[in-house]
Amino acid sequence: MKETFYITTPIYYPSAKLHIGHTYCTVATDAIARYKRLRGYDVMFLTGTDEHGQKIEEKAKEAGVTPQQFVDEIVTGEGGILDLWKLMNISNDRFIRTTDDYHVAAVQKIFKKMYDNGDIYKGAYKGKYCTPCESFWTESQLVDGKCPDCGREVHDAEEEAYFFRLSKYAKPVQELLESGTFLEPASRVNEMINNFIKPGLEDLCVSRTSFSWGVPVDFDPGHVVYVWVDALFNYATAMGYMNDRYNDLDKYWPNVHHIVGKEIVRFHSIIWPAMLMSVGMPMPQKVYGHGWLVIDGGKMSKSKGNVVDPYVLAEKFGVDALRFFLLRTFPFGSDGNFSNELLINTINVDLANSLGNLVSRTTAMVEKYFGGTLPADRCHDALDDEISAMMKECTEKYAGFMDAFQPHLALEEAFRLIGRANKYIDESAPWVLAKDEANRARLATVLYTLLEAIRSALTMLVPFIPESCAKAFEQIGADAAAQAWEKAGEYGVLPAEVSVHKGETLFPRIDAAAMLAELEAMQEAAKKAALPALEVEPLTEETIDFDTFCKSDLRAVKIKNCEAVKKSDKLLKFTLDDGTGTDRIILSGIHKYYEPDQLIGKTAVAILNLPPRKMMGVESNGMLISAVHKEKGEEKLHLMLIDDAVPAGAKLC
RNA sequence: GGCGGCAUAGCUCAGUUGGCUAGAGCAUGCGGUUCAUACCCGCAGUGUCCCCGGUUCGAAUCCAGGUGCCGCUACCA
Repeated sequence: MKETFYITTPIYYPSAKLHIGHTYCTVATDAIARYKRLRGYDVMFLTGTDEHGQKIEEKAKEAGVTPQQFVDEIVTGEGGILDLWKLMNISNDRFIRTTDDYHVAAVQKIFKKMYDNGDIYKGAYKGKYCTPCESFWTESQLVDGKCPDCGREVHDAEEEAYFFRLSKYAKPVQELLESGTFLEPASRVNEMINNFIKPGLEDLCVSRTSFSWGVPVDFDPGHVVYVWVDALFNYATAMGYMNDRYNDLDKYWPNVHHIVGKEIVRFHSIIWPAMLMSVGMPMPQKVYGHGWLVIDGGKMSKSKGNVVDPYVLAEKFGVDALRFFLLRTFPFGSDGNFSNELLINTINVDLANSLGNLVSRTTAMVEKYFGGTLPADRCHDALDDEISAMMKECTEKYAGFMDAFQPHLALEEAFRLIGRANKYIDESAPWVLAKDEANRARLATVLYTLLEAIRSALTMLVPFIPESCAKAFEQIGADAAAQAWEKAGEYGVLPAEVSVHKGETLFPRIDAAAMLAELEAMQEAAKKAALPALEVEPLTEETIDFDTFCKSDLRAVKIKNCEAVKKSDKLLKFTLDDGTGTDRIILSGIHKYYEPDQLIGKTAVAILNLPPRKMMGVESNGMLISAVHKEKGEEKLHLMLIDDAVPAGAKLC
């Protein structure tokens, strides 16, 4: 029986269109999956979408559709995620959506199972509660300390919630991480242990009542299963764990390989193993955390307006060229600096000049000198042995790198061979041989050796640029048998009297200057469209009565002193004269916008009758009023400063 | 602030457990070639290995301190 190989991408969150980073991860996983198939493994390649949660619920509400309609559009709609993977030629065997019936039912069983074995227990979740909205918020979700939905007061509250005993598994998880190859690259192991395990793992809140778009806890109405159990278990339910939809768990588990971005390494290397231990499943083989594509050293983000759209690049450069670029250029384990220049340069140098031109000049010579079909007579020399030895060496090293999830190093081997072949043409100068009929056998041998080197290189490239390789194989006269991996490092596989078919140009050279200008114009336009020049928060529709307003004690205050709060990046501590004669201390998180010196002596506006609140150990008595808006997506803040003629304590009404 | 990562040629990066004049690709300059997609081949460079100490016969590599960039995370009433 064939050996199995199960590989996964993360399931992506369809709250917006996917960008080049998602494409990078999926293309890399696809290349590895294709390589393993080429090597004869029984491969299972899974990708999918994680469709539940509050954010989707909100986005759907904004769009005026149901959450299911919302995700359906992004996942299955035109230009959606399925279309993107189809376009990128992704060879996944399965696609799981966490809204699939079988997954939902399975998650309920899993949750129950962990509850029954005591690893999930009911406890209290502490947070900020907004009564009118019936919503819990975390401290960081609050907007100016108020409910982000309605802007009203929130208060400390407790809510029933289910917790997973993550703490119980701290030791075995640490042992798993330290044991060797489970988590790669190795540098991530320290990060996980120092950052999360050593400070102590806390039990994990695995249910919510603050939103309903999720898998209901079937034995406790009102609770929905939170992302951890719901999303992570997709890797198992998609193989049939706790459901009858599929039946492949025994076959593919535990030879599982999770390819994930570095931002979710923590979930996959700590929480996921702990939950698997809880349900008694064996550990996956490997979690590989790849790097990010960054732009000018920084993260891609919508607010920066530098999100790269894979559709645009695929259309401009071709799917294979894009796939190739992503995996050829960036070391898989670390971040890579994306730029259009680099993309164009890589396509021109590797694909057009080195590979495309090699195929083109070789097939052209076979046609020119032999009418397209080589004669069988041969005349070998040492140079041919060198090429054939290199075919063997490069394919072997390539395999080692692919097995170690190092696609960029594997590709280097393919291009070492291609470079050697180009040099071989110079060394053997076929155009000189062609001048003398006596050299016919030698000339045919040279061209045959070239075709063999190309065949070998193409076999290595198939997982990366499948479409182009199919065309190129056809051009050099390689049939299916000649494309087999087992033949990749062998010399003498093509028939002696091989026929070539010089076809269309595989990779046209790109006019870099023109293309860059075009892309820049497009990105500039997209950026402008995406980011309004000026944004202010929509007006609150709800009215308040006059009495409510009058309860707010707004006063003019003089800033007597202002200093940064120690150990805080954002907080400034204000000492204020509020007219009472007693100094008032107010903290405000505006250090990003002001230095203390700028504000001392100014007259500001504060609301004084808010309950005191401690931040960073200092008590704040009130809030300074600021004006906020957004420019090009960037938050701007102006502290309200009024005429210094206004005395301290003057009432604003 | 806490934790972590990174810093090497103009650019993107390699440099394994400390060891010969610090490397590759791209870009640049010069030469060659004409089969080919203005392509290919050869040659030539250039470095304060972020800074400052220390360990050592010897440090890009190890240790202490500093600077800069990046990420995660905490406090923005």
